[in-house]
Amino acid sequence: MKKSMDCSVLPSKSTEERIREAAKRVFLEKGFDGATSRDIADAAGINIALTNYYFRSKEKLFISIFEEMIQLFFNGMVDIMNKPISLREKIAELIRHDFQLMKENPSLSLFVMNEVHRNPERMVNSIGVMKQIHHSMFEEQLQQEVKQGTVRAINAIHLLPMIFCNIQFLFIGKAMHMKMWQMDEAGFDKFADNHKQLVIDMITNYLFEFEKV
Amino acid sequence: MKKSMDCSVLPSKSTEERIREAAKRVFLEKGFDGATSRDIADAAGINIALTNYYFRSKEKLFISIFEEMIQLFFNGMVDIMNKPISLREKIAELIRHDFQLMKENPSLSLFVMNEVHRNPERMVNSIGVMKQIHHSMFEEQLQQEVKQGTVRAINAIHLLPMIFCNIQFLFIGKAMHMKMWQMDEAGFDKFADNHKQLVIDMITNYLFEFEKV
DNA sequence: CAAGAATTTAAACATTTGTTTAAAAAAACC
DNA sequence: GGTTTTTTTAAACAAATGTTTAAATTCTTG
Repeated sequence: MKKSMDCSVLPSKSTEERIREAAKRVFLEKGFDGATSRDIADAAGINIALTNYYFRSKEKLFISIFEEMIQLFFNGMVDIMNKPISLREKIAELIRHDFQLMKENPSLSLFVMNEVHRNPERMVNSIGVMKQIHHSMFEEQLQQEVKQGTVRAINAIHLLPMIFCNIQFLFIGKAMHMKMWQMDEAGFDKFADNHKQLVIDMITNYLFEFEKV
Repeated sequence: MKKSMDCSVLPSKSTEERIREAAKRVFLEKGFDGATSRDIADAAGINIALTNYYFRSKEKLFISIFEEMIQLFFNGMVDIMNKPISLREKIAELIRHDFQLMKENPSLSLFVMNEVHRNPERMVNSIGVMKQIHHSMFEEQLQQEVKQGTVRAINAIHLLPMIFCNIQFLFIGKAMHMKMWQMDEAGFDKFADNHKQLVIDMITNYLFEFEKV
């Protein structure tokens, strides 16, 4: 049942990995309901029985991909939240990171939102990642600077959506925005890039430039 | 084929309307791919053949619902954009309207984003609504106030996403936010309501309170 | 009321879907 | 090299899905 245990040789791109990569592409594009086992097999260029040979079921394969996407979605974010840098720089970096993540995975956010909406129980397995957000240094750093008067009084639960909504909304609605403003891919890229800087300006402006007491 | 043409009596809730209402609920909750004809028939409490008797196909029924949702999504927005009120008040009203719309239709935004992403061609039939946004008074009012120096220099294509992303992102990610911050429905309502006011403050602050030349 | 039209129903239809089987091919092992 | 194990394949499976049929029921209308 198990494949070779010899770890001294680099495992040439295995069938399992090719299935994962194809499944990632297809699930991200079409969602769990819209993707068929045959879609994934075709995208991977393998026989349809192999998906179940390696992953036992479409559901199990999906969960494996979904959890990888949840990690991708949150891990970089948490890393930055724990960095020993000023709040101002931290927020700018969070936005820049989110932009880069969305640029490299344009349908990631829509995929996550959608699948969590359809089946919230799927997130229970990924509760650890979310705990990390609660236990990060972000909220206490924020409240510390609030106390010092260097930042406007606000809670992390309100600030974090403010930070992430702008970029993610752009990509969640990428198809709609492109239709609405008649942009092609290059046009959207330029638009999104400009928007990123505006958003950093707006949020830092709001947070740090205010009538201090 | 046609039902009674007598318009003098109010048409008791017709089967067609019951199907539409059920389809609306099911499609909004599960999307086109996730919803089955039998789901809709069950939700409407009617025989499964009736959906095709009245709408010819699942696709045609969906398109009918989708276009209604596009109208719901954009119409109120366009109305406010054309109101003869100050930009400051207009933006606040747009956000309040968006909040009310999302509160009454929590999965509307995710539904629209998702279905447009899956099949952008579906929006071509709804191009009229989007043209209305271009031809609204919003951009010219904005640029007029920019010229007067009462508002920060920005284009509508950047400002509009800024206005709508905050509230919509909250509801697009409602399930995720509820899991992440361990909120129940009532908790989320209160959270969203607080957030609305913060967002109005942030955006108007950014736009109108700046180092004027 | 009776004839015709519209609506509703149960059943069936052909495809598609996720999954399994059993045999073939390839790889690993002694 | 021959045996065993692992991987891959074609074919089939049952269940689900969108759709249609044809009969039954209800409504309309003269």
